[in-house]
Amino acid sequence: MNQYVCVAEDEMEELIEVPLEMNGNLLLSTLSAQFPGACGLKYRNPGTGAMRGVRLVDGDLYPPDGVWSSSRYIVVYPKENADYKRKSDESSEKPQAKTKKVDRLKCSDLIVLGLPWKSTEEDLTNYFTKYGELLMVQVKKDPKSGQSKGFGFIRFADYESQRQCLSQRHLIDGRWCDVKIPSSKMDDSDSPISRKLFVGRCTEDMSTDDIREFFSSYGEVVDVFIPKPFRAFAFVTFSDPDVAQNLCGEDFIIKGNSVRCSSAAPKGYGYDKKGSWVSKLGGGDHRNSGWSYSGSTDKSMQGANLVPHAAADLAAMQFGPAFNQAVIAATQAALAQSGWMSMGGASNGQGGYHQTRESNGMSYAASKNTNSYTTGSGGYAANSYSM
DNA sequence: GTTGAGCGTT
Repeated sequence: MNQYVCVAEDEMEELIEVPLEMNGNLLLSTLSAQFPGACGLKYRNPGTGAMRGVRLVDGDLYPPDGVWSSSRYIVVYPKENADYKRKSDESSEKPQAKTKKVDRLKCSDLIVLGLPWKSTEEDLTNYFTKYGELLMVQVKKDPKSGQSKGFGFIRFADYESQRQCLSQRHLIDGRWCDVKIPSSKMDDSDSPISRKLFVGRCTEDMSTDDIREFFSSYGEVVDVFIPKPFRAFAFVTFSDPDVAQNLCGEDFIIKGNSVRCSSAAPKGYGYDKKGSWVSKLGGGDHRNSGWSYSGSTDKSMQGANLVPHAAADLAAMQFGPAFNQAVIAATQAALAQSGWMSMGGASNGQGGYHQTRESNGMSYAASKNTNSYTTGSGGYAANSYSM
């Protein structure tokens, strides 16, 4: 009886023997270890000349008619799904508000931990390309020395590539490396209803035009704002709030860099998985306190950004009356905790806002004590942007 | 020139 079964990419390729389990089944995971991305097996039926599929139940591949023949089995890969490919199509030439549907099975950036110090982006590309098309490869380095920090980020075009890559460890240049979903991604659920999008991890070579052009394929962009001095993020305002909402939590690649879109609201606030507005603050970390509006140059945007209680009202409308009480309550709790209530109630929107923003700007400057971005926080607190 | 758990210049 066979303990191995012969498998190949196709009828021409070299055979690889993959081991069977004690029960005679072949585990899909065993197959995937040799053929990343595989989702099944097939074989040529000599009788009909047709290809025949191998039964797959819960990750177990069953021998056809109870026995694995000594002949060749062929790996089956998922059908290419064009929808997985995130590319601006030709039909979106016009900057009309065309909300791009966000795939449920979307790729995200993946962190690669434990890289050899010597590994380059090219090395990573060479290694990971076996899982599928790569859209982005980065090795994080010390800016001065250029020395690798021993980790990097990759991004696949297809979700199946990502899934496969995440499912195993990787021997890269003699070291075992882990690929994970970055924890910096948080839970992707922070999003007050706004037309404005926060775009993080911008690089200095991205111009407002670059950013505008990129996001125009998702909807009409009415404003792009890049804080000066450079602070590695930007704000993009769409004419349609739905566009901003849909992009929220997404990562995109602009000029070879992965940028992260999130709510233009401050960190530490958001909706939880149940749709409730919550404060995620631990307390005491001023860097994560308050609102991080840098404002917009677009005067027509006045009033478009929302203070929390207004956002909660909108959320309540959007999520339905069932959430109303919980949303309001959570909002008030968040307000009280953050100092929004300190001016005598959330209804005092303007006064509370300016007071809070200013003190927030100062605490931001005080706590961001080491890096060069601190210089920006002076303007941050002093600037009198309108909401 | 060294290192080896983490998280991308909000």
